[in-house]
Amino acid sequence: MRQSQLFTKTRKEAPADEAAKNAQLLIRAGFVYKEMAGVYAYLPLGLLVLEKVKQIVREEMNAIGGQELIMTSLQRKDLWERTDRWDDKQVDVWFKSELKAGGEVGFGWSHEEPIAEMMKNYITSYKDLPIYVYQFQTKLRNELRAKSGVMRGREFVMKDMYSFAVGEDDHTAFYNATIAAYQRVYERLGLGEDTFVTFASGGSFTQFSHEFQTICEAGEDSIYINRDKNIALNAEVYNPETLAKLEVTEAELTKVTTAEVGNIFNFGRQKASDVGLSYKSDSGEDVPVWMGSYGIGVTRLIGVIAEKFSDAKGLVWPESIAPFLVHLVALNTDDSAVRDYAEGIYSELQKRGVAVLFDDRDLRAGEKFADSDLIGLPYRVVLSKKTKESGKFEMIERRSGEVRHLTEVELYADFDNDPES
RNA sequence: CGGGGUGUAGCAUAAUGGUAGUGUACGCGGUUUGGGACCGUGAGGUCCGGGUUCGAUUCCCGGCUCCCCGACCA
Repeated sequence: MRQSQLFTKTRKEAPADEAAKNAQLLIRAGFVYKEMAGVYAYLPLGLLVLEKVKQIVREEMNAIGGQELIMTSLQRKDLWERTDRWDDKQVDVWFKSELKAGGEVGFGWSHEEPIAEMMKNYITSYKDLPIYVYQFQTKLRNELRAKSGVMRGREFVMKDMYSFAVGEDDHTAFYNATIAAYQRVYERLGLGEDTFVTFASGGSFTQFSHEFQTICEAGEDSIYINRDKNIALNAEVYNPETLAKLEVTEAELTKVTTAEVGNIFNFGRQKASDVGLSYKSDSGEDVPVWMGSYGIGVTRLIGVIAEKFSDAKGLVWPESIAPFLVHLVALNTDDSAVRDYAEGIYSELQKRGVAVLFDDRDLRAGEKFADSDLIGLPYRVVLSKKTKESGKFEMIERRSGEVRHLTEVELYADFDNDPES
């Protein structure tokens, strides 16, 4: 991609109506546009990141047997009335509207009820199970107070997966497989070290649910952790009983501020029972399905990553989700020989399949470097009259600032070996 | 939803009961060219609705907006 053609350009100053670092940086660097509080559009750079995060999640969900589908944004009132979750007193984040033809619809803030209802069409026998399905959906929630940039929005992308199983063993096996899959997702996003499977207040069926909490100052949650024992519990369940159950003492735990990046619920057979989703067992009985639901906040993750991986100069994307691997910055482009040389390297990198953003704009060096720092691609390769004459490129790693001087051959070898490119 | 604040040009900010200023970004001309350079020049603005007033961007009332704290987050 040529930066001269790229829609959007960067901004020097942070917007006055954003206090959150993630929103300030993402807006300044041109990744997102704020439509209103808690509602952000994803621009070309932001969309590349969003799709890369989705792809990682997709691969890990597929790996444990998940099948992707997509449910609807408009939802039926009657489904939610059945489980007493239509009333605003029960669920205070509903967006609702009326059909011209009469009747009310809700905008999906969750898809538990609709997907369970849909499954009645497809689950009739134990032979139909198990089923593991997931989607990436834009959830709509009428938050009383959107905040923290993209971390708590009224409109956000979530991956939600639902499992439908015959017996407790299969159900539990999948639940545990999902925990492992989630950990691989956070690992691949570079958050593995700081993300904890956390005991949290339970759903309707179990004493605890499991949250995935990432240490992040901008987060809203407090959890207690012990890295050695690999134990974490949410402050909401921090009490003597829980500590005893988890076999930790107060003294062994450290309190940290975190953002919830995933949450999984074990519904047991309760949910299916509530909505009337059952299958015929091999002995001919009608049995409620074992269900679980599993969420990952995709756009929130982008916010968390922007918060954690950034410095005074801008964003610092992990390779796994950077919009491009390399920022090819050409200086002295008024010199046609240098320009030709830079164009040559750009097309060679493209030919080799390296994801590269080529700053071919006719600007001063300072401006280009400032933009490059702000956008935060993992590697910057500088081309100039100087590097052309020396035959060596300057390659700077964004994260560490480490500078290497490479020959053209060494440069290509470096990216050829990089699995991400 | 309770409390506090906010709203001026694309963006960031200043000032004011009587012609609204600066920076940046933008257009044009020129000098520059390895860390957001400079000179000249040009275009561009007071959230919405009422009220007070000869006159309101400024004061008053109402609304909306955005930010922060709290509550909420199944």
